[in-house]
Amino acid sequence: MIDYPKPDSVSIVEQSSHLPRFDEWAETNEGRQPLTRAHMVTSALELMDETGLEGLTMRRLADTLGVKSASLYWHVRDKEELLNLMADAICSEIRPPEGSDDWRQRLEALAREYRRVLKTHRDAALLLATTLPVGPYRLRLAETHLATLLDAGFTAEVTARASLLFVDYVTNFVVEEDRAEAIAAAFQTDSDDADAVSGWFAALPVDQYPSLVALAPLLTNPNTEARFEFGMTTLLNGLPTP
Amino acid sequence: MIDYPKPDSVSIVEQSSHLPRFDEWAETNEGRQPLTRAHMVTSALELMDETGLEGLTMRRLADTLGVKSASLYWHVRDKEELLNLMADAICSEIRPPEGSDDWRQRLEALAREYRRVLKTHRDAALLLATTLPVGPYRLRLAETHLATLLDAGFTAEVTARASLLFVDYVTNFVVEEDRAEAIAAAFQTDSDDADAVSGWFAALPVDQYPSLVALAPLLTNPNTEARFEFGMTTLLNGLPTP
DNA sequence: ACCTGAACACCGTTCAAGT
DNA sequence: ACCTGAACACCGTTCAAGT
Repeated sequence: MIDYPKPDSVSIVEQSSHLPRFDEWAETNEGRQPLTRAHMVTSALELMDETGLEGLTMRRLADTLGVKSASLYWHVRDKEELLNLMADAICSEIRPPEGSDDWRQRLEALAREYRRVLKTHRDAALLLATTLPVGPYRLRLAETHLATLLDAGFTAEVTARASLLFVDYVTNFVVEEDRAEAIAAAFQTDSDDADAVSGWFAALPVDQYPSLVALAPLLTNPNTEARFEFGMTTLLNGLPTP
Repeated sequence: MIDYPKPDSVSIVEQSSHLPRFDEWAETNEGRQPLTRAHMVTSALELMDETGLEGLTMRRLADTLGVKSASLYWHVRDKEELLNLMADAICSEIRPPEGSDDWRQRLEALAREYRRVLKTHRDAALLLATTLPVGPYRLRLAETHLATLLDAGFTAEVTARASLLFVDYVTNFVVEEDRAEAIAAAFQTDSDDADAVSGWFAALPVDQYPSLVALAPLLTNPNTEARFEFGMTTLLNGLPTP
């Protein structure tokens, strides 16, 4: 059912494998050069920036490319493959920060960089969260994490678990962060922009949800930066000593 | 755009608000009693058990209820509301474990219970992850978490952050857990059931991904129970002292 | 080699109309 | 009060056919 690509086909964003050449039909095609996978992926990312992941549609993508939707399936097996390529393209922007030889600082820097990249495209975090970690650049990220932890002297088992925990934390944090922003934006249209969501929590019945009511502003009004660091610190502090 | 229910409408799974009564048409309707929200929600959960969240469709749900899809919209504003009701119905199964007066043990027990409930329906974790925490039972869960942390002596700020971190951890853990199971099941059809996914990682180019290759079995072959506990312990250990 | 036309089998939702 | 018919505006994907 689920398509786990074979290892040798770890997909590259570049050209499709059967060398695309200008042939007898090229001159018939005149001005329009044929679609490439790379072009498809960049256009798909632009479209996602405008419409969000749920608005990214094979048909709409075809339109922006001046092509019929059926054509996309010559370049890509299905939508899932396209999404994988997009996810990998996003991860290709990650510049693994070198520097400190403290493993902790290396991990923190890597997490911040990963989060930064997740913020460069609308719904990037959601895309990464709903897509499988295949693709060379995503694998690179995982590799870097693992290597850092192994270097630090953690056991193989702790390394594997900590790495999964850590990457998932960042991804899901940004997913929630994005969602909160979207909700806030939706509310901001009417009334003053005092936090309407926190108002919603504050208006719950106090006798049933005393803590929820009391902490309403803290639960919603974000200070995202600090919250992100809090989670990261908690995770790193909680690890067994290497 | 996004519909945050007004606080006074915190939705109850029970009846719709305008008292449903047998009236002059009741006898015309003979055997079939009218749909109720409660019935819709239980049927929707059953359907999700069979087809997964992505197979849960307003049209299919209508079919299993012996009704046309348009009818559902008399009972429910839209699909999102139905999903919220389902999420809340699932959370209503949570029996907050009492007992220990150690906050840490209380939190651990609560997390295990929450995870247990997430496992009682296919894709429950995914549903909870993609749905907003409105609905009385979900709010109860949050309230319990917050109260426990406040009781333990954490500051309001740490309580808020730790609670979000903790609930999200459990939910997302189970999402990944479910996904891994689905993938494994998809692979299991062919070949022996030796872990094909770990084989995929193991077959990556060693020179590029040495750690990934070395840790392949640990990254995929789960021992989910232990991994869940590892993450929980890490989070709890990492918290500042109350 | 690459693209189109046309279809298939679906979606969520609305709304006038029925009972 | 509750349900249906019929439509609207979409989806992803396939496949024979065109150039």
